[in-house]
Amino acid sequence: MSTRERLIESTRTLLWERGYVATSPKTIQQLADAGQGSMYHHFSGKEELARVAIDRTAEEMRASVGALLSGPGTPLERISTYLRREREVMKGCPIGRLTQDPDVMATPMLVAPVAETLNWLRERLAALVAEGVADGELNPALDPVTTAAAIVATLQGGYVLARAANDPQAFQQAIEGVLALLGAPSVR
Amino acid sequence: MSTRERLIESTRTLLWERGYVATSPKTIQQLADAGQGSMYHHFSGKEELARVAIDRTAEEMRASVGALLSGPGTPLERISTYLRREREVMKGCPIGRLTQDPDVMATPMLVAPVAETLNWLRERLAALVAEGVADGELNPALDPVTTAAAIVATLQGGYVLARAANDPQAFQQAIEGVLALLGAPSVR
DNA sequence: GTCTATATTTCGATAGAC
DNA sequence: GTCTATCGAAATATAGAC
Repeated sequence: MSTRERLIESTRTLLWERGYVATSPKTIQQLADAGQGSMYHHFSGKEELARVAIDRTAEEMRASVGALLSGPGTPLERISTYLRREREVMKGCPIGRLTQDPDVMATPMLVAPVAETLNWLRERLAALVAEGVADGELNPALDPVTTAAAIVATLQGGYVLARAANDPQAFQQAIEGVLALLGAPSVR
Repeated sequence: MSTRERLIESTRTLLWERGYVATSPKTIQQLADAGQGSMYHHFSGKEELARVAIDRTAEEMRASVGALLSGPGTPLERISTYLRREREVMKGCPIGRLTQDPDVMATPMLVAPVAETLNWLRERLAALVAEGVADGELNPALDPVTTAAAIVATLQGGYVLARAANDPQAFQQAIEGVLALLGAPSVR
């Protein structure tokens, strides 16, 4: 892997684990096994590097989530599959976490990909909920937009609960909680 | 207000707005209009001051939320009242936000009050859900523990969505989404 | 492209006078 | 209790040699 690649991947790792404010250029360089000069040769600074890293994480997420949500099964089955898929629960959402970083929120170049990804996810789920309602699989009284917001919020908030409780199970409980409310069959 | 009080209140404000890693002693002192010496006279350092600030925020939250959840109305009405109460949505949850701070999570003294508060909230809501189920107000198929986790997660995740979208409405949508799933009457 | 040297600020705290 | 001085380390770059 090229030095440039290692810098990007190291940044992705650190943004996920520690966020933007708490990640220093020095730490990135050490993890990437790259010198000071290399980093500033390839990128104008911490901000640009973070933007490239966030963009890549956002793209990967859209690709993998998009595939699951467009996969086989009924709308509710696809939503369940997505919500129950394996995750590094204790690490949290690599995109959602950035909304709690003051320096990310203060930097338009960094918020943009975060906003786009989360909004995309809500829209994608709203479309699926609408489909489920049209098919008669979901309660016809459900509003697709608010229901989708609740689903995404449960995911994001599930990470918060898991970290607070220091137990991934808290995340799973939140997920099973919404799924039950949606009328999905229990897994046990 | 005493200097000590101003230091605590300033820290509470900054922890809420920027988190722990991104808050420096210097900033706290400036906001509190206190000198270096004052801060280190009243507290051993940033960590102890943060602990006192977090404890106070946690206590206030338990008091106000506890009052709402023990207030008048049926279980579902009380849950709705709590979820729909006025909030500084764009600032997020002063307690939940701390779970995304790497230095808070690495410091047992600081995680403890966060963990206790969020766990308390889940238990409190689980008891209310159980009550609603027993009364026949809520779907008897609902599991109190997972349902409560989903409710708290929706709250916490709603803040994430609102910040990402730069729009408090995203939070409201998530809230109305779960409430509809719970069978609460729509507000409009 | 990568390295070393240097620079400016800030961080988080200590020391000691008043 | 509060103030000023000082400290060693880290943050975030820039400069210029190789």
